[in-house]
Amino acid sequence: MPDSKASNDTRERILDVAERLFMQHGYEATSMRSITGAAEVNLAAVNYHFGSKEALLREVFRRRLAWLNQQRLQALDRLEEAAGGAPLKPSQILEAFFGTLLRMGEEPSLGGMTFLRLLGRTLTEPAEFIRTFFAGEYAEVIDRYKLALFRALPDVPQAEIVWRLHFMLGAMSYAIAGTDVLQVVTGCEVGDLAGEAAAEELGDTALARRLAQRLMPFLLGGLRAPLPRFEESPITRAASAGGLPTEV
Amino acid sequence: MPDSKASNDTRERILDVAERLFMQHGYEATSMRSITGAAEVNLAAVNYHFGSKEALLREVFRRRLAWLNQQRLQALDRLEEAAGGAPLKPSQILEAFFGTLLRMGEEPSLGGMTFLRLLGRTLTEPAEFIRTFFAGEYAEVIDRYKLALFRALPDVPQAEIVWRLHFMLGAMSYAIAGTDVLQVVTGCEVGDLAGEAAAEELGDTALARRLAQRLMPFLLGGLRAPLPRFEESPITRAASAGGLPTEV
DNA sequence: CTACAATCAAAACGAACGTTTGATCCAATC
DNA sequence: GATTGGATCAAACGTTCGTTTTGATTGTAG
Repeated sequence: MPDSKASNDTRERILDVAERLFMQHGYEATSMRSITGAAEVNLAAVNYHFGSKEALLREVFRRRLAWLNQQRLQALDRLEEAAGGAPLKPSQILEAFFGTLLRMGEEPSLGGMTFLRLLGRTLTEPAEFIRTFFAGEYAEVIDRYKLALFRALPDVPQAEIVWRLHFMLGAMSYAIAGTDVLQVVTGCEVGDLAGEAAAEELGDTALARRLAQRLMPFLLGGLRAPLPRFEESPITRAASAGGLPTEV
Repeated sequence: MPDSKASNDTRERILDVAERLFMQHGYEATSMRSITGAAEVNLAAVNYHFGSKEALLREVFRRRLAWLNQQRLQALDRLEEAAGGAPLKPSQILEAFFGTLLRMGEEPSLGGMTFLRLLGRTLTEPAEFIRTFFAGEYAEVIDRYKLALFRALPDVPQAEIVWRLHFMLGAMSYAIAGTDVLQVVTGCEVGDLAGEAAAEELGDTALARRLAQRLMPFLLGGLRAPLPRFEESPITRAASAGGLPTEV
């Protein structure tokens, strides 16, 4: 098959450009013409190689998420094997899940911060086809990590763990998506607070490393926070209002 | 002036419908025709009353954010007056900032969960006019609360506080935006875990209350988490690597 | 040489988009 | 009762969208 090289070049160039433009402007606001124009390929090339604009977006994510979620599953496998049946530590689980992702931000060949920002912004897109796609891509990973957290925190109600997993996903997504919005919302560049050397426009890989360094303690602190008091239960609930063990 | 009633009816009906549709489908994917159609007004009414689609979105947010951020500032004023010059507790600050917002979700006349979801989803939209608009609307509030946190946590580097404020905003935004996506990502309804009575489709006000109950402890835990170890500082940093005080 | 997948330029498609126009309505003003 | 001016209306404006088609050209594998 003459599928050797030119084809892959066009395909990957389209994917790279689409990844960047979808991140910069969002899915709806990015036109096929702007993609093919920036990629210097024919307008018909997208429909030829991918079939449609929706399928293009799916493929942009699939090529990254397939690798990412496989790494996440392998990381969890290794941890559980090393633990030999004992529950993992929450910090290990978070490191495997979020660390694997954040390390992609340091590696341009894996999409770098461009893909991370795209992912963070797209996770909140309301389009139906996007959400069903993510549901399928994430189902196995989320399930495995959810169960690992259940075992790691046996005294925490499982519903609470699911809520906090959701909070952690949000903190990470938003933090990543907003790394170039932060100064807009907060009115100042992060770097120039507290006397940090700020003038340097942080490189993407440096930014990813700094983000991971800051994010992981925050997530761990939130995950291990004391349980909320159940002030008003619609139905008198079973007594599970004990505090969360602080040692982890 | 014959500005009596029909005009305000049309204006507010447009705003209400736009709020809901922008939330459900996003800004770009919501057409003027779908808005005016659902609001049962003429297609030209939006441009007549607001000038453009962009101005409509801004007005949708302005009528809610003006009230919200005024409440936030007043809440902070009251706290600081009661403290009489002493630093506030972080839990008070978070309650004033996030509690004020989350209470909007319980009050349909203030937009309810519809507005909260819209807000959470729109905060990550890349469109320039949206980001500059939010920057202006939030500037004063963010600045005031940032300073309050600086005073409340004098031993924490200010840059770290800004990062964590960003993380908290993200956890909240995403948690709100995703309250109808949660079962997609996690593969299960939150309610039916841990033996909670789940069958009932949670009403929006009940959902808002439950969300606040779960979110606040998580945010506090994250905010007060131990400081990260500075593994690799580009410039050898002043010694501020001490643990965060646990009592708040 | 032949065959076939990949790429191209160009044009067109129908549909949907945000916006504008000019007429019409109607209550308030003089 | 005529006039004014804001509110509403039907209709059309010009543009852009995603997609498809046509026909020619390339480079490589059999």
